[in-house]
Amino acid sequence: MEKELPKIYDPKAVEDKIYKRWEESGFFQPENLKDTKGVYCDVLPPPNSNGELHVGHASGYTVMDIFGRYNRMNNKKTLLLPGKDHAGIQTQVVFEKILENERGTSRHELGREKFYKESYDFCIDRANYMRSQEKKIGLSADWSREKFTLDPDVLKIALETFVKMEKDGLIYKGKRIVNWCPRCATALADVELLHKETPGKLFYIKYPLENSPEFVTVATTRPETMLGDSAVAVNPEDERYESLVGKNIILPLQNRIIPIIKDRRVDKIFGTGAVKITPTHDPLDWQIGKDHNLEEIQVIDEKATITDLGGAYAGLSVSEAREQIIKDLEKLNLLEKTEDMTHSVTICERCKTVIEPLTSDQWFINVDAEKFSLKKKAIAAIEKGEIEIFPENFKKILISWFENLHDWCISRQIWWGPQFPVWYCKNCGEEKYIVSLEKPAQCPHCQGTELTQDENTFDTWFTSGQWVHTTLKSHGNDFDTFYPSTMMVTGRDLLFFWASRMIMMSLYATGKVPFENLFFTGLVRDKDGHKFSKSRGNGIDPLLAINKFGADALRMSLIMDSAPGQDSRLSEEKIETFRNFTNKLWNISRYCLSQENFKLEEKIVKKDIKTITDEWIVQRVDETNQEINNLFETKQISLAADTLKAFTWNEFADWYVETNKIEKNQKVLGYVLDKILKMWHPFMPFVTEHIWTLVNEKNLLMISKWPQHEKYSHINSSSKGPEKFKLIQEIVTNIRDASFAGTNKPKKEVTIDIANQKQYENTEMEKLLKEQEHLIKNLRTGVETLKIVSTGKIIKDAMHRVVRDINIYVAPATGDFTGGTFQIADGIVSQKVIDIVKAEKEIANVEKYLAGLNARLENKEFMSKASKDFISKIEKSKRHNDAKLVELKKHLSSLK
RNA sequence: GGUCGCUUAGCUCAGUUGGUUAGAGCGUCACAUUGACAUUGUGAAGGCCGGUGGUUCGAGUCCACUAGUGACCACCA
Repeated sequence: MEKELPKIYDPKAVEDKIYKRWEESGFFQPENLKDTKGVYCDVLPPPNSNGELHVGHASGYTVMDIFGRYNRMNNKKTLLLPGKDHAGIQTQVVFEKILENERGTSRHELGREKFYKESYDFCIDRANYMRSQEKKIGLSADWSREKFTLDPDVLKIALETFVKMEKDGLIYKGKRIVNWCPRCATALADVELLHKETPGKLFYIKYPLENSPEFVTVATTRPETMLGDSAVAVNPEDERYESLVGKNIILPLQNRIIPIIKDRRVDKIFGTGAVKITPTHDPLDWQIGKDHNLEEIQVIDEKATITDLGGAYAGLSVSEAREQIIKDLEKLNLLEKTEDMTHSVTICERCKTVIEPLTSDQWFINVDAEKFSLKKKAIAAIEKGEIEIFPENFKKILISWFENLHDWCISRQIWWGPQFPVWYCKNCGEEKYIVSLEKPAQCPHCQGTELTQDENTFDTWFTSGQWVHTTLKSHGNDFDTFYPSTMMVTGRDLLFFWASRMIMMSLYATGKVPFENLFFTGLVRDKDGHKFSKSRGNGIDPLLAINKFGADALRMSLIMDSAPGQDSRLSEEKIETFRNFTNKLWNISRYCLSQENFKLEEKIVKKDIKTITDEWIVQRVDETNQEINNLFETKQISLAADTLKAFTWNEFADWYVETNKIEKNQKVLGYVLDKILKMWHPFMPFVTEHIWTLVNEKNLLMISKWPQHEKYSHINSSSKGPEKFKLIQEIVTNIRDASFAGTNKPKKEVTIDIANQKQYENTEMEKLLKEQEHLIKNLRTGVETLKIVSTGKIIKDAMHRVVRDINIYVAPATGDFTGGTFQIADGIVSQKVIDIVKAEKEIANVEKYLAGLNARLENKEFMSKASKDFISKIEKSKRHNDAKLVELKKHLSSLK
């Protein structure tokens, strides 16, 4: 292999080509994989198809792709199923803004049908762009199976679930208090709201008693709702109001007679202890109203203006009405006082408009129905461990969320999304609705033919909550092959929105959990821990990052130093360090490829292993292989990458490649590189595939077999090669450390005294050191002459190190080092002094450590209770450190 | 008010059945560079693992309490 390879790896030049090769190979499609054993399926979370990918998506996709590629290489029939979500309200908000800003029009001007069609085209357009971004990240998904939540086949299956639920009595329609967004003109689920602490005022209003000059004072932050009051409530245990309960009040401004009632839910401490009850415009009041049979008077409409029932205030906006009412109350001398307070205002998660609670006709799912309790089934499945959750503690959070789950409002009044498969007959009215996927030819009750469809659209999570089975069911027999899927990776911010609903909905629709593993990623934050946001302008565009540093570097920076469910930080500097690592791997490979007759070797045999260095690296690569496999099985990919990086850089590159320059062995080099490339492939698919291609043009690394560790079968266990190499490593490190580290000049004269070593027979040790002399000299130690002696005598004017009972003396071999004193940097420093300080420090360390060991060995309880293995370790360590201490002390006194 | 995190080197973070002297990256300091790699190499400095108490022969790791910090849920008339 004599190719001239560039010194610097250029991701831009190769990534697109590699992706194209993967795609054209057909191996993203599971049916093209040969000799598979077992199945791996990850139905990817569909991003909202109304924008572009951000680093959060990139982070999720990286995790999904790592697991996907690992399993594909492990012979699993692997499917990563991509898709896009129509994202009801969010897309409608985004697209309405575009209409307004770019075309100066609105959805009302377009009309429902046209708006729907244009929204659809917009989503498809965005989806196409986003798909190209997903490919840039290296996602090995089967694009031939890509789905959209509004694809007719996918949607049909989702709507069938609604039909089934209706039949099973899980669906009901009713007038309920809902969270109404006046801007979006739709009801919202609790989970679609945000609460914002806002400064406001608390108004104390005097309500006159009927036939009495007295007043009851109520406190409210929303005086405009008083127009719809049906009662004043007090706590039954509130002595102040005991005598008033049962009496009536003349509601000011409206002059309506309303009762004073008692209810336990009233807080005695807050305000005056008396609270006005407006059942149509407050969730708690609605509950109280139901229980006390109070009148429901809707005074605020769906545009947040006062209705005709609001009397004189009809037509005013909520804020105008508030202002006017306060003025009027002041005139009537009914405003007792006003207090400043901070209270939490509920706003729309998507458009940040203040929510008006109001009663409205909506469709609900009973989450605790008799025939099938969605929440109980979900809790049972989780408790039985049918889904393994990472991190584990999210299990508790999820269960307690299910326990407190209220009925789910699934109808939205927006235009963008699937309409309810519900039909009304003109004659029979809305009471007798008909549930049917197709428009019925005639009304089953009266045979009338004038049928209209319910105008409501589904909550986005109703369809996306069924994503796993609707996508699989709409492609051949994928459902039978892949369901339940193996893995779901999603952001921890979607725990309640999506993960929870998938579990409920899939259990209902299929009787099984949707996935066996549920893996949460944290939020990706910026360098300072802030969320990425457009307004902050702190975003890292994944495409720009890929362009600058390469997809592999971005992938690595997104998964390293992170734990499931835990937020992580991303910065350009972090991506840069992994770009550097990518380049390191490239250069390691470049060195290998420059060797004569270099080939990647999947297997080696005993005779290929020639030196103790070979034995060591072969053992270490197998150990690393085993560790990585274990970490993958326990989903600890960050640790796996970390372990692999340490091995690749600190052992393979820094030691084996260095020794390989001194004693060539292409076989072992090829063997280790083969394993490393395979193990790195899930993390850094592009650079590994590119290197692979340079050596092996026929097969793709992507579908090569994942290495299984060899249990060191090719190492002769009696030779102790790995252990011996580690000793040489220590000797080399200590010689480097003993003076001018890493320099070749000045030259050193090194004496290794083995008189006191107890590790091997002296002859064996001497043989080892003589055999490895070339390494000790050439591994950047600057050793000119190496003497191996067995005298036990201190050598003066030399720097001394003790390595496992072996004494090493490093002395100058040239005139530059006269008298053990020489120049460092710009000051005159005595190397002897440095050495003394160092020796003293080391002695102190060893003594301290020995004290700890002795304390244990003298402790009867320790000796009787600790494991034998551990005790013998301690004993061994004591012997070693005792000897070391003796040597160090001897040497220190000779220095002085 | 409830739940769940987090607190380990200057910074960002790993550390999964408790086990010898706690790790990485970045940053800092010193030195090196015809070398696969200046996107590099060799070294160094830097920690009472938030605090207190407990369990244990042994605690960064388990338990209790506590402080700081963050997220989520609920309530907020």
